[in-house]
Amino acid sequence: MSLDDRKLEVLRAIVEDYVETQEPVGSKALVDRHKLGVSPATVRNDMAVLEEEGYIRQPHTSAGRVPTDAGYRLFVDRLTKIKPLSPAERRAIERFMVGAVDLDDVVHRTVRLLAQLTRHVAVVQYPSLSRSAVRHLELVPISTTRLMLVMITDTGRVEQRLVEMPGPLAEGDVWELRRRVNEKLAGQRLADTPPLVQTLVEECDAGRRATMTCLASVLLETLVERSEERLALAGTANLTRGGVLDFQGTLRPVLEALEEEVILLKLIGDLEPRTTRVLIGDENQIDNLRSASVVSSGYGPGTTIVGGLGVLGPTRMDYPGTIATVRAVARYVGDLLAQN
Amino acid sequence: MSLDDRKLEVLRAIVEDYVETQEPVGSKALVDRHKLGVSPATVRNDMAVLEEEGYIRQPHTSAGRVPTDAGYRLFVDRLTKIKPLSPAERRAIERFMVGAVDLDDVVHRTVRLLAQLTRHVAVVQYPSLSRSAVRHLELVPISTTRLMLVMITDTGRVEQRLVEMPGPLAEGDVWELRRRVNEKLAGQRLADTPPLVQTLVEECDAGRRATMTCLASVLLETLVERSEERLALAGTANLTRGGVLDFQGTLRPVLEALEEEVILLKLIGDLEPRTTRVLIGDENQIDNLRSASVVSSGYGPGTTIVGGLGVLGPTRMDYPGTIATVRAVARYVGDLLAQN
DNA sequence: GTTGGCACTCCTGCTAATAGAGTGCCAGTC
DNA sequence: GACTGGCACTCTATTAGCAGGAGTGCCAAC
Repeated sequence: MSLDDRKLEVLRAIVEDYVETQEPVGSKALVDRHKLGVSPATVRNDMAVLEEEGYIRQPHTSAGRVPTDAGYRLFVDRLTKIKPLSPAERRAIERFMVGAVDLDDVVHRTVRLLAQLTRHVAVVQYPSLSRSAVRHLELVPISTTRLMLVMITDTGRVEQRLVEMPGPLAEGDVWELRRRVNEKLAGQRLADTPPLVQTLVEECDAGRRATMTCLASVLLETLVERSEERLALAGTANLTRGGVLDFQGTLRPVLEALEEEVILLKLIGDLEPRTTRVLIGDENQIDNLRSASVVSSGYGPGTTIVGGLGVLGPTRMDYPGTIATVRAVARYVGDLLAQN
Repeated sequence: MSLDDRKLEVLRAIVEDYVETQEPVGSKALVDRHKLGVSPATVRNDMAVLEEEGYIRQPHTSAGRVPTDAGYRLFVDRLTKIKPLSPAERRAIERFMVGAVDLDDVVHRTVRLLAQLTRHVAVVQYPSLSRSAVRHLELVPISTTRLMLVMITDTGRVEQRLVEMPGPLAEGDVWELRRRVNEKLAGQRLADTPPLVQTLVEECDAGRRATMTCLASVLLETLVERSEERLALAGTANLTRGGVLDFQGTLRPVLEALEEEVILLKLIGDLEPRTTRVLIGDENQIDNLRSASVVSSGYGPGTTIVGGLGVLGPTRMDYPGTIATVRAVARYVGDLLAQN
């Protein structure tokens, strides 16, 4: 059974009204609010078909219809024209972001901005380590047998780590280590570094071998295993908009999910460049979030991606608006990073 | 009107029962559950007095009594013996914290641990900049006119900042700047640095003056103004325990408050060394949190304080247990920092 | 000072009745 | 064949009324 244009129009109307009013929408109300040019009875017939196809459902007999996840999906895929942001919104973004002093600040501002504009929970991933390149490695003597290793990446991120040395080091040793390490690794993408670290040890003369081995193992941890990604979160209070109606009665599972970095990373990870992804309801594969939708986008200078960002809200959300905002913010942040 | 011992005992019983059952407690239930050695009628008389004094109240006539904020206050001040942590809890703390690799990790583990043990929302303040000392300042050339300034403190915290130079710098210049800056500032408490930065500029010869001025202004920002404190948060899902009953129906105001760093800092800031502070209900002076209590404690190596930590929950919370846990965790983290 | 008794209040839960919204279906119309 | 108006039907939400119960305050007695 194919859906003709009018049925699609009915679906769109249902989604739009439901998103706005938060109440099941009936045939009469539909024809009143949208000029469909047909009678309620006709709409009812269309609704029956849409329901049979699984795009809408009735909470109970004799209630209006509510879109299903599949209905939202169809709406997003075929019925959504992304509206460009209003000039006011564009200005809001710029006003909000201008004056950011460092990476931390950029990320924090971005996440608050997203939460504020979309009125949903916002998540921003810090520029991922594995996709950045090493800008500089610094070794700072803390005591004679301890070094602080500081790595600075081209996205402005800084990681530090304490290194215990096997024996005491002289000032000159530190100098030499620093030179060698930077010579080999500076400018390299983190993902490419492990074999280089290996050669670093091999090229060492016996006298410095032990020290370098020690340093290398911490380097590897910092560079690779510790690609542990950082996240910023904002706007959790927005979950309470719409009362207890969204999220089937309790915020608990949602709040729990939001505390798991792994889950959040899954939600906004693995994105295609320059596209915005929408996960509706249990498409996100996470049990606690089956009544939530996620709109996410990768960001980075040019067409590369160094991280993801997105928002999470009830499946009953304003998709066109949210998509437009997420996309715009992602672009803006990308451009911002490109400038550095 | 003074409260004799039995009346205090009645108050204690009311608080304990109410915290446990979450329901107003009546005179009959009280004598059943606690061996007070008197009849319900007597308890009723005591209750009438306690109510008149403002320590308990009735949600409505013919309901049991509920403690007021003042009642909790009295309970905490005069009726609470801090129970030492069980060995199991002690072990839990150690097991949880062991293997923390850096400051970030310590803070994150601590905040999750606190949330898990107390079953409330936990907040941990990163070791405050202004109370730490400079361990090392590093200058990393990014381009000929740009430097990355990295500051490492004795609590392991690292701050970075980009500095735009007035003109191109040679390798030797950077070297010289680094030497001077560290000579002057390393080892100093951040709070004491501003005048030193000033002399740093003054001692400069004319050739380097402009550069140093530029660097100094960023230094001041980083060292002082940017004492902007960082925070970690965990356990927001715990707010939903106890259903909608706590927090008078909606989590909204609480979630909103938790997003404001300023508010959180106020809650866990300004603590006396080695003490645990309890703020009950609107004692915290924050409108959104009038139905919440905060138990907080300063932490740091020895008797100094480098930051605060604490938990936030409904006024109806297990004060003795929470206080004990917060105190124990604060001590543990302090000891951990002392080891470095 | 303490206690038992008793009338009173107010919440809670249950049932029944009503109003309203929305549907599905059918027969009629264009 | 598609659309429409009408109508019976179903289910929810709301309201009122009523009984049960918990808990109190007060009083008189110990």
